[in-house]
Amino acid sequence: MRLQLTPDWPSDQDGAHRVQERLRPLVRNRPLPAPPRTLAGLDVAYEGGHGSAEDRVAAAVVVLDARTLEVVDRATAVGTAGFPYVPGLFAFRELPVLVAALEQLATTPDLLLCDGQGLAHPRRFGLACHLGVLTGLPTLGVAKTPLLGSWDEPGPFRGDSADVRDGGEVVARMLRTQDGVKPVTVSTGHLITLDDACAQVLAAAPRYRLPETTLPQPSAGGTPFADRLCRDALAAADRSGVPLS
DNA sequence: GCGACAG
DNA sequence: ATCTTGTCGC
Repeated sequence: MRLQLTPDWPSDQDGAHRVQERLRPLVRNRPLPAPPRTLAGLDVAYEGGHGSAEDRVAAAVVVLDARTLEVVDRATAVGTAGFPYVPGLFAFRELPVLVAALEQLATTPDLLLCDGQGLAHPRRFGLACHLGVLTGLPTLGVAKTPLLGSWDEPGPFRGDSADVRDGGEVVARMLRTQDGVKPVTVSTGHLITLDDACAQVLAAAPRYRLPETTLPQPSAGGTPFADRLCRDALAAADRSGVPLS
């Protein structure tokens, strides 16, 4: 798929805030038009990883058949973060390399599962919203920890959930994807509802806490996960001295 | 003012 | 994110 970063890509925090404020009104939330046939899981690995703009990054995209969760496509890209880590602006570190990886894809996924927040963001425009606007595809955010908001403890079983509220508004849902595990934070990105987002995350995580695409464990049964892929891409780039973009 | 803060 | 041993629990 052919993609393009916005022309006014920011170089500082004020510029980044302006980009978020400008793009936020473009987000649309509605039910998915049809059950997605393919899901793409996205992840980024860091080297250095201390939050500086110079950190080396590698992105991986794994596209799965939504029904069988089998891999149908994959892509990776390496580069430099180019932006320091600031809570609320972390999309500016990951978007360039994620877009580069998405461009390598032979197929166009029906839904993008992003590692981080969507709506549950100080300016209501987390990574998942941003990537949705850039791609025009349905997106959702699955985060391992919330960025903001308050909620009640969800029930103990898989599928139990509790709304996350911030400023009187429901911005996410704490969702238990397996019995007894710590809940994940699910929020809408673009072209999806919170109900649909939670249903998709639950369906994509039949075995572990995180979706099959984002599992931070070595592939147990030969299933490649985005996290594993991008680490390998970073290591391969180091070995051959590939120039950073 | 103080603390918290996706990856 | 990343650095990392042992350890608690099913």
